[in-house]
Amino acid sequence: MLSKKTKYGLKALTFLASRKEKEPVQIAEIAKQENISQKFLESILLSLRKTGFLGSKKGKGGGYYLIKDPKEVLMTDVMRVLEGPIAMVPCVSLNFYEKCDDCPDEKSCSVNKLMLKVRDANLAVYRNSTLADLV
Amino acid sequence: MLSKKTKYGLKALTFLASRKEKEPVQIAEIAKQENISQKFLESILLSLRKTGFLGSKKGKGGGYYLIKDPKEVLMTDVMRVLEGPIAMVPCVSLNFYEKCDDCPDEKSCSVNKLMLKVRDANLAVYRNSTLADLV
DNA sequence: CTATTATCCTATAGATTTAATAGGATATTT
DNA sequence: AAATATCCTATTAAATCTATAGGATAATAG
Repeated sequence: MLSKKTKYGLKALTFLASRKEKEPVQIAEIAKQENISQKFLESILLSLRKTGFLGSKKGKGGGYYLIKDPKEVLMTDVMRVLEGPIAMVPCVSLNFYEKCDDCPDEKSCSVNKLMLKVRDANLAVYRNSTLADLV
Repeated sequence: MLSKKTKYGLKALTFLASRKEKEPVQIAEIAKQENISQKFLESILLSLRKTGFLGSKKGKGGGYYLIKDPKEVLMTDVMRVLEGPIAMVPCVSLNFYEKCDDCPDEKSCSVNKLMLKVRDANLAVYRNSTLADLV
């Protein structure tokens, strides 16, 4: 299941991308338009800023704005920041690989086998999607 | 992230599928071979029996066995029973559809748009995989 | 018939993760 | 100096997942 954090993050990014103007948008406005708890959204936008997707400005007229062109924002990167690993098990993860402690041999593991296919399928989708495609 | 329930369930199913003999296998043996908590596995096998994947026999010489030929067991069905909906959001789910309460219009929702693609990609994998492919 | 074996079933405890809130600090503009 | 809006950490609340407990039921063996 997609977490609310990811859902809200995607909605906020899309909201910002849909604005032609480059002016900062306040958290309060995004929260209201997208039906999101403002405080929760605040923490999400903060993490998107710290990971280089958003810029921010304080004080009156401040808010958040996209740093890159939506066409340049890959969903693989967005999803990894918001939702975490794209793989459903660590043993097939490209960026967060970890050996399963219960599994003696990955090559002969049925779960590994299936989840490898799932990972590839998901990666294909995310790699072919940019923020611009969501607007 | 894949739940342990699903992981263990898949391993147990594969274990049973890999046995040529049709004789029942005891929970204890599967648990030991696959490094799974026996009691937890017990509840998982129970649900797989109730959903028609496994048969069981009580008493000495009892245990669980596959009902269908592994080639006939589709991963879509297995995953839905073990992990739940394949879709990451209810609004793109085929079997568990539900409207998002915060979203006024699905057609213009960016999350819906992206998750529809993800669902299709995952479905394609699961529909093309049977239990026999995991052995 | 009785002892043994193994599943059946419900309930619950424990652990982890997710979602949301609180409250003040910091920086910017007017 | 006042108002505005992000920044940041901590904490609470809720939900979900994982695991365990303990007895009931049914089948087999002797």
